[in-house]
Amino acid sequence: MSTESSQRREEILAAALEILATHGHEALTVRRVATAANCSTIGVYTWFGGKDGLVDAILIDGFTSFCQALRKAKRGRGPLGLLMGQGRAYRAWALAHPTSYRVMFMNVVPGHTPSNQAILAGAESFSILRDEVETCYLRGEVASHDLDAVAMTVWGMVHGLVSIEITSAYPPNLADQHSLHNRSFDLALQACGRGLLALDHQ
Amino acid sequence: MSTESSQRREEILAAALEILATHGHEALTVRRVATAANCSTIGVYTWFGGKDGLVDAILIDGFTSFCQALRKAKRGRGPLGLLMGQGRAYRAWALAHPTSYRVMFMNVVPGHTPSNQAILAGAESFSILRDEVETCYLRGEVASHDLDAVAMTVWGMVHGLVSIEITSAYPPNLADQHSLHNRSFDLALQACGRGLLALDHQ
DNA sequence: AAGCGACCCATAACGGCGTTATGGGTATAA
DNA sequence: TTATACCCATAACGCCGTTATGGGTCGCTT
Repeated sequence: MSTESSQRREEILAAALEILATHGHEALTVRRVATAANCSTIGVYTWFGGKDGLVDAILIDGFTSFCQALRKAKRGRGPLGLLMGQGRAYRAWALAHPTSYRVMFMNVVPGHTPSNQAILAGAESFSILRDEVETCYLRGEVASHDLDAVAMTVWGMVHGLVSIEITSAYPPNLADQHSLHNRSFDLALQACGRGLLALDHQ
Repeated sequence: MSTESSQRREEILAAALEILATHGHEALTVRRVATAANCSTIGVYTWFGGKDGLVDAILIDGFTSFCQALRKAKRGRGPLGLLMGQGRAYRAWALAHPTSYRVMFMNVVPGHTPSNQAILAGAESFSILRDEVETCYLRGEVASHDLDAVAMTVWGMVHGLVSIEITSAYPPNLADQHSLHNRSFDLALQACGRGLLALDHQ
């Protein structure tokens, strides 16, 4: 395997990303990707070492795009404005790339466990949030010294709501779903922000 | 297929639950379950109609246990005490039954889409939370009329943190993981509770 | 120029998966 | 006794991820 990226490798990865985006992770089979990339299944093994490697490449590609979106997030109003802005950017990215989100954050590819490199790429997105929390803390907008726990709280809330939204079939009417999830997400950000401001100091 | 539950059916379901609990959803194959239940693969098709039906039965079994745990939750202190108690009960159940939780709430079984009956069983657990929110609202402990959004906020936060905790490999040290997730969950409940109390009225 | 590796890749196969066609039992009812 | 359900085992089908085999094509060495 050559060090510089090969054209064939890019073709396969592009085919995989397209299949994932348009047909979901269940359609992401080695045979189908290979066919879409005009080669045999062996190509996936030559350039990615197997399906795990291909999924890893998808993860890294996804986290790169995701981190960019977080960094470009617009600042919201009021205290914790940056954090709120990142929360909205998080959701916007997830709704724009639901099939990638499921692979990246919901572990939906059956046998796959991320490689160290993929885990590192994922950790970077968490550290963006973590840095943001620290900035807010230094501004006196967070009433807890436990910044890891604060970051995890925000992350968990946003991830929970987004993953429910992506998965959910409730309420059955699509417009109602959209409305409920919009209201819930705003309410959650607002309540969480207020709560983090108003916590008992410890 | 007879209407009353057959002994064979119970054996198969018990075998499936045991395999799921001890080896996770990846080990939940029709052949393996059938072998563990001392029958051929056909048994699963006779009594459950296929793997989907078996997973549905697992879901219903899981939601029954989960709802019981939510109903038996001990009331926490202070305002929103019932809600906080249910949040803790939610997490405790999930940590005690992580493989079931992944099947029930994280859609990890590849081709499976829940039947209407399974969806109904799941909706019941949400309605327990929703009722609790309404009670808190009537006590003046929630500063928003949008009770659906409040319930979804609480659900999303708890689900997000729990699913991260169940999946996560970070931080690498197990004791640190435990500690961080404990702190995060407490902080999140506290912050969310404060925030819901202190929201702008609308 | 000839020979030799190293690399890329297609064909075909293996074992495992969910599922099903076939057919053999068994138990109840006419 | 015969008929009719129902339950179930064997064996197969078409998927899946993976790999053994072998052919072709470069670039380097002698």
